[in-house]
Amino acid sequence: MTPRTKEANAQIKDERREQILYTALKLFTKKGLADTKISDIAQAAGISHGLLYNYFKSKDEIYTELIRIAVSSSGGMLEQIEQTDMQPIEKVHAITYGILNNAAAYEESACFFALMMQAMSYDKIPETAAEIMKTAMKPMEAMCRIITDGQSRGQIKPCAPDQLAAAYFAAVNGLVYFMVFGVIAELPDPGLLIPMFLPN
Amino acid sequence: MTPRTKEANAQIKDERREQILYTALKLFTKKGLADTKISDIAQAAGISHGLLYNYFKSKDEIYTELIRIAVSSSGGMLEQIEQTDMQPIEKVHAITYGILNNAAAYEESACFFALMMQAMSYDKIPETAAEIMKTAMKPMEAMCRIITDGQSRGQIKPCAPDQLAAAYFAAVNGLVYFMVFGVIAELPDPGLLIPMFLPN
DNA sequence: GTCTATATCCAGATAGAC
DNA sequence: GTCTATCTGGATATAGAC
Repeated sequence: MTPRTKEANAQIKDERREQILYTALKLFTKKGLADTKISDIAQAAGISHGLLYNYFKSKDEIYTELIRIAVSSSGGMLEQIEQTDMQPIEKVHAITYGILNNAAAYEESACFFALMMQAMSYDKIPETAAEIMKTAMKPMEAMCRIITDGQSRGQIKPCAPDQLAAAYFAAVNGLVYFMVFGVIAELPDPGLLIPMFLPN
Repeated sequence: MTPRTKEANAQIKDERREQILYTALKLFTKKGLADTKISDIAQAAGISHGLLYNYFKSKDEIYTELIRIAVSSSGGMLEQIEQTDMQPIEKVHAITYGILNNAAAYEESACFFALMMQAMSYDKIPETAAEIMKTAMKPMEAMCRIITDGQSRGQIKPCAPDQLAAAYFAAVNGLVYFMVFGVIAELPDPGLLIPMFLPN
Protein backbone atom coordinates (compact mmCIF):
# COMPACT_ATOMS: atom_id res chain seq x y z
CA MET A 1 0.00 0.00 0.00
CA THR A 2 3.03 2.33 -0.30
CA PRO A 3 3.08 4.86 -3.18
CA ARG A 4 5.62 2.67 -4.92
CA THR A 5 3.20 -0.22 -5.13
CA LYS A 6 0.53 2.05 -6.45
CA GLU A 7 2.81 3.20 -9.24
CA ALA A 8 3.78 -0.33 -10.10
CA ASN A 9 0.16 -1.32 -10.24
CA ALA A 10 -0.65 1.64 -12.42
CA GLN A 11 2.07 0.62 -14.82
CA ILE A 12 0.80 -2.93 -15.01
CA LYS A 13 -2.65 -1.58 -15.65
CA ASP A 14 -1.31 0.66 -18.42
CA GLU A 15 0.43 -2.25 -20.08
CA ARG A 16 -2.70 -4.35 -19.94
CA ARG A 17 -4.68 -1.46 -21.35
CA GLU A 18 -2.30 -1.18 -24.26
CA GLN A 19 -2.46 -4.90 -24.91
CA ILE A 20 -6.25 -4.74 -25.05
CA LEU A 21 -6.04 -1.71 -27.30
CA TYR A 22 -3.87 -3.40 -29.92
CA THR A 23 -5.93 -6.55 -29.79
CA ALA A 24 -9.01 -4.44 -30.42
CA LEU A 25 -7.28 -2.58 -33.26
CA LYS A 26 -6.85 -5.75 -35.24
CA LEU A 27 -10.40 -6.88 -34.62
CA PHE A 28 -11.97 -3.52 -35.42
CA THR A 29 -9.98 -3.38 -38.62
CA LYS A 30 -10.96 -6.86 -39.67
CA LYS A 31 -14.59 -6.96 -38.56
CA GLY A 32 -15.61 -3.34 -38.26
CA LEU A 33 -16.90 -1.51 -35.20
CA ALA A 34 -20.41 -2.94 -35.03
CA ASP A 35 -19.44 -6.55 -35.69
CA THR A 36 -16.64 -6.62 -33.16
CA LYS A 37 -18.17 -7.83 -29.92
CA ILE A 38 -16.80 -6.99 -26.52
CA SER A 39 -16.50 -10.74 -25.97
CA ASP A 40 -14.38 -11.05 -29.11
CA ILE A 41 -11.93 -8.49 -27.78
CA ALA A 42 -11.86 -10.02 -24.31
CA GLN A 43 -11.35 -13.51 -25.69
CA ALA A 44 -8.58 -12.43 -28.06
CA ALA A 45 -6.90 -10.59 -25.20
CA GLY A 46 -7.18 -13.67 -22.99
CA ILE A 47 -9.34 -12.09 -20.32
CA SER A 48 -12.96 -12.42 -19.31
CA HIS A 49 -15.75 -10.35 -20.71
CA GLY A 50 -16.37 -8.63 -17.41
CA LEU A 51 -12.76 -7.78 -16.64
CA LEU A 52 -12.45 -5.70 -19.75
CA TYR A 53 -14.71 -3.15 -18.11
CA ASN A 54 -12.07 -2.59 -15.47
CA TYR A 55 -9.87 -1.14 -18.17
CA PHE A 56 -12.33 0.57 -20.46
CA LYS A 57 -15.70 2.07 -19.74
CA SER A 58 -17.23 0.87 -22.99
CA LYS A 59 -16.57 -0.43 -26.48
CA ASP A 60 -16.88 3.11 -27.78
CA GLU A 61 -14.12 4.26 -25.46
CA ILE A 62 -11.73 1.67 -26.88
CA TYR A 63 -12.61 2.67 -30.42
CA THR A 64 -12.27 6.39 -29.71
CA GLU A 65 -8.87 5.88 -28.12
CA LEU A 66 -7.68 4.02 -31.21
CA ILE A 67 -8.93 6.74 -33.54
CA ARG A 68 -7.09 9.28 -31.41
CA ILE A 69 -3.82 7.39 -31.78
CA ALA A 70 -4.35 6.81 -35.51
CA VAL A 71 -5.03 10.45 -36.32
CA SER A 72 -2.27 11.90 -34.18
CA SER A 73 0.42 9.51 -35.36
CA SER A 74 -0.36 9.89 -39.05
CA GLY A 75 -0.48 13.67 -38.70
CA GLY A 76 2.72 13.75 -36.69
CA MET A 77 4.78 11.98 -39.30
CA LEU A 78 3.73 14.36 -42.04
CA GLU A 79 4.33 17.49 -40.00
CA GLN A 80 7.77 16.27 -39.06
CA ILE A 81 8.79 15.84 -42.68
CA GLU A 82 7.26 19.14 -43.69
CA GLN A 83 9.48 20.96 -41.22
CA THR A 84 12.77 19.56 -42.52
CA ASP A 85 14.85 21.52 -45.02
CA MET A 86 14.41 18.98 -47.83
CA GLN A 87 13.37 20.09 -51.28
CA PRO A 88 9.59 19.83 -51.82
CA ILE A 89 9.83 16.91 -54.23
CA GLU A 90 12.11 15.14 -51.78
CA LYS A 91 9.53 15.65 -49.08
CA VAL A 92 6.97 13.96 -51.29
CA HIS A 93 9.38 11.08 -51.71
CA ALA A 94 10.04 10.83 -48.00
CA ILE A 95 6.36 10.89 -47.08
CA THR A 96 5.43 8.26 -49.64
CA TYR A 97 8.23 5.89 -48.70
CA GLY A 98 7.64 6.56 -45.02
CA ILE A 99 3.98 5.66 -45.14
CA LEU A 100 4.19 2.67 -47.45
CA ASN A 101 7.31 1.10 -45.98
CA ASN A 102 5.96 1.55 -42.48
CA ALA A 103 2.67 -0.03 -43.43
CA ALA A 104 4.47 -2.94 -45.06
CA ALA A 105 6.74 -3.49 -42.05
CA TYR A 106 4.34 -3.02 -39.13
CA GLU A 107 0.89 -4.52 -39.07
CA GLU A 108 -0.41 -1.96 -36.56
CA SER A 109 0.72 0.89 -38.75
CA ALA A 110 -1.26 -0.50 -41.66
CA CYS A 111 -4.25 -1.22 -39.42
CA PHE A 112 -4.33 2.35 -38.16
CA PHE A 113 -4.61 3.55 -41.74
CA ALA A 114 -7.37 1.09 -42.54
CA LEU A 115 -9.16 2.04 -39.34
CA MET A 116 -9.22 5.68 -40.40
CA MET A 117 -10.45 4.77 -43.85
CA GLN A 118 -13.32 2.83 -42.32
CA ALA A 119 -14.04 5.61 -39.84
CA MET A 120 -14.49 8.05 -42.72
CA SER A 121 -17.30 5.89 -44.01
CA TYR A 122 -19.10 5.09 -40.76
CA ASP A 123 -22.02 7.30 -40.02
CA LYS A 124 -22.41 5.98 -36.51
CA ILE A 125 -19.01 6.17 -34.85
CA PRO A 126 -18.88 7.54 -31.28
CA GLU A 127 -19.27 11.30 -31.05
CA THR A 128 -15.80 12.01 -29.71
CA ALA A 129 -14.25 9.81 -32.38
CA ALA A 130 -16.16 11.78 -34.99
CA GLU A 131 -14.76 15.01 -33.57
CA ILE A 132 -11.22 13.67 -33.81
CA MET A 133 -11.81 12.46 -37.35
CA LYS A 134 -12.63 16.02 -38.37
CA THR A 135 -8.95 16.82 -37.92
CA ALA A 136 -7.80 13.75 -39.81
CA MET A 137 -7.44 15.68 -43.04
CA LYS A 138 -5.04 18.27 -41.69
CA PRO A 139 -2.16 16.33 -43.28
CA MET A 140 -3.81 17.10 -46.60
CA GLU A 141 -3.31 20.80 -45.93
CA ALA A 142 0.35 20.21 -45.17
CA MET A 143 0.60 18.32 -48.46
CA CYS A 144 -0.98 21.26 -50.29
CA ARG A 145 1.64 23.59 -48.86
CA ILE A 146 4.44 21.28 -49.97
CA ILE A 147 2.93 21.05 -53.46
CA THR A 148 2.53 24.81 -53.78
CA ASP A 149 6.12 25.26 -52.70
CA GLY A 150 7.28 22.64 -55.20
CA GLN A 151 5.34 24.29 -58.00
CA SER A 152 6.95 27.66 -57.38
CA ARG A 153 10.34 25.95 -57.73
CA GLY A 154 9.32 24.12 -60.90
CA GLN A 155 9.72 20.70 -59.27
CA ILE A 156 6.02 19.86 -59.30
CA LYS A 157 3.61 20.21 -62.20
CA PRO A 158 1.35 23.26 -62.25
CA CYS A 159 -2.18 22.21 -61.28
CA ALA A 160 -4.67 22.71 -58.46
CA PRO A 161 -2.72 21.69 -55.33
CA ASP A 162 -5.77 20.40 -53.49
CA GLN A 163 -6.72 18.14 -56.40
CA LEU A 164 -3.25 16.70 -56.65
CA ALA A 165 -3.09 16.20 -52.90
CA ALA A 166 -6.48 14.46 -52.97
CA ALA A 167 -5.46 12.12 -55.77
CA TYR A 168 -2.23 11.37 -53.97
CA PHE A 169 -3.84 10.61 -50.62
CA ALA A 170 -6.51 8.55 -52.29
CA ALA A 171 -3.82 6.45 -53.94
CA VAL A 172 -1.72 6.00 -50.79
CA ASN A 173 -4.68 5.22 -48.56
CA GLY A 174 -6.19 2.98 -51.19
CA LEU A 175 -2.97 1.01 -51.48
CA VAL A 176 -2.61 0.44 -47.76
CA TYR A 177 -6.29 -0.48 -47.57
CA PHE A 178 -5.93 -2.99 -50.39
CA MET A 179 -2.92 -4.51 -48.71
CA VAL A 180 -4.50 -4.80 -45.27
CA PHE A 181 -7.53 -6.57 -46.73
CA GLY A 182 -5.55 -8.90 -48.93
CA VAL A 183 -6.75 -7.49 -52.24
CA ILE A 184 -3.12 -7.16 -53.24
CA ALA A 185 -0.35 -9.37 -51.99
CA GLU A 186 2.23 -6.68 -51.35
CA LEU A 187 2.66 -2.96 -51.65
CA PRO A 188 4.08 -1.81 -54.97
CA ASP A 189 7.20 0.30 -55.26
CA PRO A 190 6.31 3.69 -53.73
CA GLY A 191 8.13 5.31 -56.65
CA LEU A 192 5.17 4.41 -58.87
CA LEU A 193 3.22 7.31 -57.39
CA ILE A 194 5.83 10.02 -57.87
CA PRO A 195 5.17 10.69 -61.61
CA MET A 196 1.80 12.14 -60.58
CA PHE A 197 3.75 15.13 -59.26
CA LEU A 198 6.32 15.70 -61.98
CA PRO A 199 6.06 18.36 -64.71
CA ASN A 200 5.60 16.99 -68.23
CA MET B 1 -56.56 -13.84 -62.32
CA THR B 2 -55.57 -14.06 -66.01
CA PRO B 3 -51.88 -14.55 -66.82
CA ARG B 4 -51.78 -10.91 -67.86
CA THR B 5 -52.61 -9.70 -64.39
CA LYS B 6 -50.00 -11.97 -62.95
CA GLU B 7 -47.37 -10.44 -65.19
CA ALA B 8 -48.46 -6.92 -64.32
CA ASN B 9 -48.28 -7.77 -60.65
CA ALA B 10 -44.89 -9.29 -61.12
CA GLN B 11 -43.68 -6.12 -62.76
CA ILE B 12 -45.02 -3.96 -59.98
CA LYS B 13 -43.32 -6.22 -57.52
CA ASP B 14 -40.05 -5.96 -59.45
CA GLU B 15 -40.22 -2.19 -59.44
CA ARG B 16 -40.86 -2.12 -55.74
CA ARG B 17 -38.00 -4.51 -55.22
CA GLU B 18 -35.68 -2.25 -57.14
CA GLN B 19 -36.81 0.78 -55.21
CA ILE B 20 -36.05 -1.00 -51.93
CA LEU B 21 -32.72 -2.09 -53.34
CA TYR B 22 -31.54 1.40 -54.18
CA THR B 23 -32.79 2.77 -50.91
CA ALA B 24 -30.78 0.09 -49.15
CA LEU B 25 -27.72 0.83 -51.27
CA LYS B 26 -27.48 4.36 -49.95
CA LEU B 27 -28.03 3.29 -46.36
CA PHE B 28 -25.54 0.42 -46.50
CA THR B 29 -22.97 2.74 -48.00
CA LYS B 30 -23.51 5.41 -45.39
CA LYS B 31 -23.97 3.29 -42.27
CA GLY B 32 -22.42 -0.05 -43.10
CA LEU B 33 -24.06 -3.46 -43.15
CA ALA B 34 -24.35 -4.08 -39.42
CA ASP B 35 -25.56 -0.61 -38.50
CA THR B 36 -28.24 -0.47 -41.17
CA LYS B 37 -31.37 -1.81 -39.56
CA ILE B 38 -34.20 -3.41 -41.48
CA SER B 39 -36.43 -0.72 -40.03
CA ASP B 40 -34.16 1.98 -41.45
CA ILE B 41 -34.52 0.54 -44.92
CA ALA B 42 -38.28 0.09 -44.60
CA GLN B 43 -38.75 3.59 -43.27
CA ALA B 44 -36.60 5.18 -45.99
CA ALA B 45 -38.51 3.20 -48.62
CA GLY B 46 -41.80 4.35 -47.12
CA ILE B 47 -43.11 0.90 -46.24
CA SER B 48 -43.58 -0.97 -43.02
CA HIS B 49 -40.98 -3.11 -41.40
CA GLY B 50 -42.98 -6.28 -41.97
CA LEU B 51 -43.82 -5.66 -45.60
CA LEU B 52 -40.18 -5.60 -46.55
CA TYR B 53 -40.09 -9.33 -45.91
CA ASN B 54 -42.55 -9.83 -48.74
CA TYR B 55 -39.86 -8.64 -51.11
CA PHE B 56 -36.69 -9.95 -49.54
CA LYS B 57 -36.10 -12.94 -47.35
CA SER B 58 -33.59 -11.18 -45.14
CA LYS B 59 -31.26 -8.24 -44.79
CA ASP B 60 -28.45 -10.44 -46.06
CA GLU B 61 -30.35 -11.15 -49.25
CA ILE B 62 -30.66 -7.44 -49.99
CA TYR B 63 -26.99 -6.91 -49.35
CA THR B 64 -25.95 -9.88 -51.45
CA GLU B 65 -28.07 -8.71 -54.35
CA LEU B 66 -26.42 -5.28 -54.22
CA ILE B 67 -22.95 -6.79 -54.19
CA ARG B 68 -23.90 -8.88 -57.21
CA ILE B 69 -24.95 -5.78 -59.14
CA ALA B 70 -21.89 -3.81 -58.04
CA VAL B 71 -19.39 -6.46 -59.09
CA SER B 72 -21.00 -7.31 -62.41
CA SER B 73 -21.49 -3.72 -63.51
CA SER B 74 -17.98 -2.62 -62.65
CA GLY B 75 -16.53 -5.66 -64.38
CA GLY B 76 -18.75 -5.22 -67.42
CA MET B 77 -17.60 -1.71 -68.14
CA LEU B 78 -13.96 -2.66 -68.08
CA GLU B 79 -14.39 -5.71 -70.29
CA GLN B 80 -16.30 -3.66 -72.81
CA ILE B 81 -13.50 -1.15 -73.14
CA GLU B 82 -10.85 -3.85 -73.26
CA GLN B 83 -12.53 -5.36 -76.30
CA THR B 84 -12.54 -2.18 -78.39
CA ASP B 85 -9.77 -1.52 -80.91
CA MET B 86 -8.40 1.50 -79.05
CA GLN B 87 -4.72 1.83 -78.35
CA PRO B 88 -3.78 0.56 -74.87
CA ILE B 89 -3.05 4.00 -73.48
CA GLU B 90 -6.36 5.21 -74.86
CA LYS B 91 -8.09 2.37 -73.08
CA VAL B 92 -6.53 3.51 -69.83
CA HIS B 93 -7.85 6.98 -70.55
CA ALA B 94 -11.32 5.70 -71.36
CA ILE B 95 -11.52 3.54 -68.24
CA THR B 96 -10.35 6.30 -65.94
CA TYR B 97 -12.69 8.92 -67.37
CA GLY B 98 -15.51 6.40 -67.50
CA ILE B 99 -15.26 5.45 -63.87
CA LEU B 100 -14.63 8.89 -62.42
CA ASN B 101 -17.14 10.80 -64.54
CA ASN B 102 -19.78 8.17 -63.91
CA ALA B 103 -19.16 8.30 -60.19
CA ALA B 104 -19.35 12.09 -60.23
CA ALA B 105 -22.58 12.12 -62.24
CA TYR B 106 -24.55 9.27 -60.64
CA GLU B 107 -24.77 8.79 -56.92
CA GLU B 108 -25.60 5.08 -57.26
CA SER B 109 -22.52 4.49 -59.35
CA ALA B 110 -20.33 6.01 -56.69
CA CYS B 111 -22.17 4.13 -53.95
CA PHE B 112 -21.60 0.81 -55.68
CA PHE B 113 -17.88 1.48 -55.66
CA ALA B 114 -17.90 2.45 -52.02
CA LEU B 115 -19.99 -0.61 -51.21
CA MET B 116 -17.38 -2.88 -52.78
CA MET B 117 -14.59 -1.11 -50.93
CA GLN B 118 -16.40 -1.70 -47.65
CA ALA B 119 -17.17 -5.29 -48.57
CA MET B 120 -13.46 -5.96 -49.06
CA SER B 121 -12.88 -5.01 -45.46
CA TYR B 122 -15.81 -6.79 -43.81
CA ASP B 123 -14.99 -10.15 -42.38
CA LYS B 124 -18.63 -10.97 -41.74
CA ILE B 125 -20.53 -10.37 -44.96
CA PRO B 126 -23.04 -13.04 -46.07
CA GLU B 127 -21.44 -16.13 -47.53
CA THR B 128 -22.82 -15.73 -51.04
CA ALA B 129 -21.74 -12.09 -51.09
CA ALA B 130 -18.25 -13.20 -50.10
CA GLU B 131 -18.21 -15.67 -53.00
CA ILE B 132 -19.16 -12.92 -55.42
CA MET B 133 -16.52 -10.61 -54.00
CA LYS B 134 -13.86 -13.16 -54.86
CA THR B 135 -14.46 -12.30 -58.51
CA ALA B 136 -14.38 -8.54 -57.88
CA MET B 137 -10.74 -8.31 -58.81
CA LYS B 138 -11.10 -9.79 -62.27
CA PRO B 139 -11.05 -6.26 -63.71
CA MET B 140 -7.54 -6.01 -62.32
CA GLU B 141 -6.50 -8.88 -64.58
CA ALA B 142 -8.00 -7.11 -67.58
CA MET B 143 -6.03 -4.03 -66.60
CA CYS B 144 -2.84 -6.09 -66.42
CA ARG B 145 -3.43 -7.31 -69.97
CA ILE B 146 -3.94 -3.77 -71.20
CA ILE B 147 -0.77 -2.63 -69.44
CA THR B 148 1.30 -5.49 -70.87
CA ASP B 149 0.01 -4.71 -74.33
CA GLY B 150 0.81 -1.02 -73.85
CA GLN B 151 4.32 -1.82 -72.66
CA SER B 152 5.07 -3.91 -75.72
CA ARG B 153 4.08 -0.91 -77.84
CA GLY B 154 6.17 1.50 -75.80
CA GLN B 155 3.12 3.48 -74.68
CA ILE B 156 3.32 2.44 -71.05
CA LYS B 157 6.37 2.45 -68.82
CA PRO B 158 8.16 -0.85 -68.29
CA CYS B 159 7.39 -2.13 -64.78
CA ALA B 160 5.53 -4.99 -63.11
CA PRO B 161 2.00 -4.81 -64.62
CA ASP B 162 0.28 -6.11 -61.51
CA GLN B 163 1.94 -3.49 -59.33
CA LEU B 164 0.98 -0.69 -61.68
CA ALA B 165 -2.56 -2.01 -61.93
CA ALA B 166 -2.78 -2.24 -58.14
CA ALA B 167 -1.55 1.32 -57.66
CA TYR B 168 -3.97 2.51 -60.30
CA PHE B 169 -7.01 0.76 -58.84
CA ALA B 170 -6.07 1.88 -55.37
CA ALA B 171 -6.00 5.46 -56.58
CA VAL B 172 -9.28 5.27 -58.50
CA ASN B 173 -11.14 3.44 -55.76
CA GLY B 174 -9.63 5.68 -53.12
CA LEU B 175 -10.78 8.77 -54.98
CA VAL B 176 -14.35 7.59 -55.38
CA TYR B 177 -14.36 6.51 -51.74
CA PHE B 178 -13.11 9.93 -50.60
CA MET B 179 -15.75 11.63 -52.68
CA VAL B 180 -18.63 9.49 -51.47
CA PHE B 181 -17.72 10.11 -47.85
CA GLY B 182 -17.16 13.82 -48.26
CA VAL B 183 -13.43 13.77 -47.58
CA ILE B 184 -12.94 15.68 -50.81
CA ALA B 185 -15.51 18.02 -52.30
CA GLU B 186 -15.24 16.87 -55.90
CA LEU B 187 -13.32 14.40 -58.01
CA PRO B 188 -10.10 15.78 -59.47
CA ASP B 189 -9.36 15.75 -63.18
CA PRO B 190 -9.01 12.08 -64.18
CA GLY B 191 -5.99 13.09 -66.25
CA LEU B 192 -4.01 13.47 -63.02
CA LEU B 193 -3.67 9.69 -62.81
CA ILE B 194 -2.41 9.08 -66.35
CA PRO B 195 1.26 10.04 -65.74
CA MET B 196 1.57 6.91 -63.57
CA PHE B 197 1.46 4.94 -66.82
CA LEU B 198 3.71 6.97 -69.08
CA PRO B 199 7.34 6.13 -69.85
CA ASN B 200 9.87 8.62 -68.47
C1' DG C 1 -51.06 -6.39 -49.83
C1' DT C 2 -50.12 -4.03 -45.88
C1' DC C 3 -49.63 -3.04 -41.03
C1' DT C 4 -48.99 -3.86 -35.90
C1' DA C 5 -47.75 -6.77 -32.23
C1' DT C 6 -44.75 -10.16 -30.53
C1' DA C 7 -41.48 -14.18 -30.00
C1' DT C 8 -36.80 -14.87 -29.97
C1' DC C 9 -32.19 -13.97 -29.84
C1' DC C 10 -27.98 -11.61 -28.97
C1' DA C 11 -24.83 -8.26 -27.16
C1' DG C 12 -23.45 -4.46 -23.87
C1' DA C 13 -22.93 -3.47 -19.40
C1' DT C 14 -23.36 -4.53 -14.28
C1' DA C 15 -23.35 -7.01 -9.90
C1' DG C 16 -21.81 -10.07 -6.90
C1' DA C 17 -18.90 -14.34 -5.73
C1' DC C 18 -14.13 -15.82 -5.08
C1' DG D 1 -8.09 -8.48 -9.66
C1' DT D 2 -10.65 -11.71 -11.90
C1' DC D 3 -14.55 -14.53 -13.22
C1' DT D 4 -19.52 -16.04 -13.86
C1' DA D 5 -24.28 -14.98 -13.80
C1' DT D 6 -27.69 -11.76 -14.83
C1' DC D 7 -30.25 -7.56 -16.23
C1' DT D 8 -31.69 -4.91 -19.97
C1' DG D 9 -32.24 -3.02 -24.48
C1' DG D 10 -32.61 -3.48 -29.17
C1' DA D 11 -32.98 -5.86 -33.70
C1' DT D 12 -34.48 -9.76 -36.81
C1' DA D 13 -37.95 -12.23 -38.37
C1' DT D 14 -42.76 -14.01 -37.91
C1' DA D 15 -47.69 -14.27 -37.09
C1' DG D 16 -51.94 -12.64 -37.22
C1' DA D 17 -55.34 -8.67 -37.89
C1' DC D 18 -57.39 -5.71 -41.44
